[in-house]
Amino acid sequence: MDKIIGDAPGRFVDVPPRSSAKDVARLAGVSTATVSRALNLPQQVDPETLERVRHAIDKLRYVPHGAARALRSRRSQMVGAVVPSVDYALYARTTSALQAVLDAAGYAMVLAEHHYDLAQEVRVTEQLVSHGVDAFVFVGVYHDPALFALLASHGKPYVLTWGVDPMRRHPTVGFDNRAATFALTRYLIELGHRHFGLLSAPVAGNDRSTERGAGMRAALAQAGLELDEADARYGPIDLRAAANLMHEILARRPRPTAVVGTNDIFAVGGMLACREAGVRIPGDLSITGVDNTDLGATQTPPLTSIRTPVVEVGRAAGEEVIARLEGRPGESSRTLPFEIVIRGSTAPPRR
Amino acid sequence: MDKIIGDAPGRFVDVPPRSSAKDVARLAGVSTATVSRALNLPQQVDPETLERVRHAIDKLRYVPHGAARALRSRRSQMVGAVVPSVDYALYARTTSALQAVLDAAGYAMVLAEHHYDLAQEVRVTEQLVSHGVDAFVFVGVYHDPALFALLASHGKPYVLTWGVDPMRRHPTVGFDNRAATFALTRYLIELGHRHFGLLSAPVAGNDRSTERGAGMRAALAQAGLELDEADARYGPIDLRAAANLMHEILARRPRPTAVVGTNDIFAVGGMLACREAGVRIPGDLSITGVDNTDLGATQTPPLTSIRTPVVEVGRAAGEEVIARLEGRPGESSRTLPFEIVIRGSTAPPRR
DNA sequence: CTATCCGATGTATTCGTTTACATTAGGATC
DNA sequence: GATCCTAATGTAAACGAATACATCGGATAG
Repeated sequence: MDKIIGDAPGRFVDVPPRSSAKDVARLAGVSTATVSRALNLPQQVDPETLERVRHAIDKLRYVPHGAARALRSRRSQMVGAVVPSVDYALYARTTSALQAVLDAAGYAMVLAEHHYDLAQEVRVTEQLVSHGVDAFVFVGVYHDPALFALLASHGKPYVLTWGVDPMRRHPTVGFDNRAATFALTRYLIELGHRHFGLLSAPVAGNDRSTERGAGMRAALAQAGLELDEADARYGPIDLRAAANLMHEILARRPRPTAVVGTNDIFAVGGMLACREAGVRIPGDLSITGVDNTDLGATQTPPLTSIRTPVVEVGRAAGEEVIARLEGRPGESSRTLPFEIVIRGSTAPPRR
Repeated sequence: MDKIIGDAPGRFVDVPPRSSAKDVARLAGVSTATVSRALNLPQQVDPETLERVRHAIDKLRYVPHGAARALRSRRSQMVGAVVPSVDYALYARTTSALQAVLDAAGYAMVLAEHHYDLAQEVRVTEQLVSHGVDAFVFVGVYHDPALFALLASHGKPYVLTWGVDPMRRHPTVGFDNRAATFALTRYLIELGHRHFGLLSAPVAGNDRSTERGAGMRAALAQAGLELDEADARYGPIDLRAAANLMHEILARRPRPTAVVGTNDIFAVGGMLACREAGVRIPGDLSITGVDNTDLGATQTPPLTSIRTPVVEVGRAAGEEVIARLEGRPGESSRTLPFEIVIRGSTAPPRR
């Protein structure tokens, strides 16, 4: 019977030393090398011996010491996920899918956030490197060059997500953010809109919002239109902040008849402002988001948006990073399809 | 100049060996012991020496080897966060706040999900133990006894969150889920409601939904009322699933005049069903959620809910777990206040 | 002036695995 | 029956930092 001395619940001061491979070896009557092989290369050990070792492991409740293993084998079985923020529900969904894939393959996921600060991203990544993480998944295609230098100098595999790398210089799993807003804007143009507004995250260091803005401008240009920068607003990904920016757009004269949000938070924030200002959607104004969140889909009227394959991205990124860790080549780049979801927040402009 | 040989972007086959404390020691003209002290006990080393060591560290881009450090010092500086799912936005917010606190104190956060399966929770926790995690934060108060046995036998400190431990047997940072729905239900009773419905997550192994259901029943009992189990529905935390359950409740005759959701997802799912069925809120039916999400707050009408202090819980849990890791006592239990947020989804019943 | 102490540093062991290499026994080959 | 191979296992040396203990000046106390 283990004797456990705790000075308070949830805290233990003196604990029986955890059993080591040596203990298992002694009980099973083999060497520690055989214990190690039983764990890592079971097909190389005699079935009968294997059985004895496994029995000893169970009996002693032996749990291998990850740090020792990592030190000697130079692999920690940990993957770092570096995201802007799990607070944005969509990154959380990607992260969750990634976690499931990693977990199934025996990897643990270490999570770090950088809150849209690319220098902070380098710092947290260095933290994770020092914690021994084997490989990385990042959100976004654009990063501080120091990040890639760090990864290269430590030989850490990585995968970028949520975008496509135009130069194909890095392995990327994502979707075409520019094409997404391009499609939405085209649709709005076809409905007859000619005067547009934009609600966006700051573009500095954020390739998702940069690309989404660029897609909108490209569609306008194709139709001989242009976005007046006075009709564009940039701010944090936050409902209330977005609503406040939208009030500024609503005050413009003439007022845009269609507003594109670079994600559903901006669009819904915009809808809130419209409600507050008595502007009717879609009668007075059409509005669109990106990412097709529940938040947008449940509004009155429901939000026209783009379904981005965020879960698939997480899953595929997990597969790619595992492939690289296990020496398999992996695909250099995967671009997943999105889908336009037309709902009630868009209509032809009032004539 | 480092020579880096990569066979493909994002993957490196041969990399210059990373520099070790020995390299730093040589360059600085000291022993490895001094390098170690410069890093961990800087006040014990001569300022001038310290400067030389730091310079060498920068020059060699030395990053300490976490596994080696963990092996020898028996501390990995990693904390495990074991949550049901980051897909539920509120757990993500707690996790994010926790992450920020841990990061600021130099700890990395390892994230694992168990998808509301308590046996799975034990398994992933064991995984994290074997990866060397020093301490844990869990969501919920009720867990498999095997979980606590595992933690005890490895002497790992932990903190439970998102609830209160009635027996005060475990350190807990959270809020009173029962009191939350009690308050809402009382409010509905005061409005004049007498016939209630419930939309809840399955209660097995989920103390949050268990307590939230119990709070509602307690308020009813206090008013001499009772919840007819035929007016209660249980299902996954998912908008569409909740809407389908709500349709069943709407089909009941007589139909409840007020429905309590155990969180905002259930409540908003319920609102969707009402829209589909042409049932007016709050005219025909009042509905309430818990957790005060953006999702609920932006509905038409906006959802009456309870603001649970999920961010504060994450922050406080981080502080508690760090205190325990650093040998400070920490408070045994912290119960944070919630706040009822009355909006347009509730009104007196039609007479 | 000597004994004592203290701050700064070095020496050498240790943490618990993995793994290169050595060893052994038995079977196949000629 | 000697030789070679192979499968199964053991032996022992890493991996890279933390740390107990030893050492060495120089300051302080008596």
